[in-house]
Amino acid sequence: MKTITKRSGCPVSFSLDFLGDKWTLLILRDMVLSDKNSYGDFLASNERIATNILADRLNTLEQYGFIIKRVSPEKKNKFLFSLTEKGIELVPILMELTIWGSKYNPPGNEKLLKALADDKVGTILKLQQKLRNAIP
Amino acid sequence: MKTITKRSGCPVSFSLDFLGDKWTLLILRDMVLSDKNSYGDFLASNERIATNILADRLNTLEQYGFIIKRVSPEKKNKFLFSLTEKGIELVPILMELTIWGSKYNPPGNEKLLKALADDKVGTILKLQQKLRNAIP
DNA sequence: ATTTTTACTTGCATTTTGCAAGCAAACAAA
DNA sequence: TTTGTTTGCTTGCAAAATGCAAGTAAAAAT
Repeated sequence: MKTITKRSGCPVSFSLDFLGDKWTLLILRDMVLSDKNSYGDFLASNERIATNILADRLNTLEQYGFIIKRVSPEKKNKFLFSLTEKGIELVPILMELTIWGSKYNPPGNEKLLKALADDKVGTILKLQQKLRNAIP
Repeated sequence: MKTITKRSGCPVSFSLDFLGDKWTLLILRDMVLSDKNSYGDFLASNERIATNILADRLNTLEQYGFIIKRVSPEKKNKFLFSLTEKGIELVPILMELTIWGSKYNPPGNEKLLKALADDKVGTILKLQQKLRNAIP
């Protein structure tokens, strides 16, 4: 049970109270862009998050309603994570981080970038639809 | 001279290498939304950043080309900070943090929210124009 | 029955943050 | 011209967060 303290009434500050660290948004990125959904999936990502940090962030994200954790139907020792509506609405933030990051560290994800350049709203909506369909 | 290590080639990860903490984007928010431009200005914000952290973040932001520091023309013991193009292009990220934060912690900045809802692209461009005019 | 998979937890070292006090150059007032 | 104020830091130390390696445990596969 981690307690996140609201530092002010500012919306940017409020968002950063939850998202302002080096790992949280990377977990969400994995769910949104790579359809990852388990502890092992997140652990395998290139940035090499530590096991204790991953467990902590997953707990916090669940606690504050960004994700839902359920037992895998096939394997009862495996858990599957999915995004809630609250988490799905972070997609635009992830997309802007993608656009800026690609510009200052090319090439980035060229296919996604092209889609965003061509139709940002539509691309975001499509990602969000996919994630909504994954809600159990 | 702080060294930021790139954790992977992913654009989201790259963005978070610089922006992934509780304070950096709040300083940029102050510059973008409140036209703040000095150490004292940033220190006065509601979230109460510590003096050493503020000095550290301003140094890092300058070092990596997000902001420029110059001596105030009137007072030679005062410094003025302005955003570079690299920093100005973070405005879309700040706007999405504003939108999400306002939704899950209302009311947020209602005037800005209305402007974004009405014309997101135009609102962002207008903010960016203003910041470009402030480049010395 | 034994090994593997999956998801953690624990202990400890290192790094970062937070807090309070101190410092120094430029400026303003007496 | 001295004295106090403004501005922007730096320093030292305590507390919290992170990172690393090893250990644990339930379920599944062999």
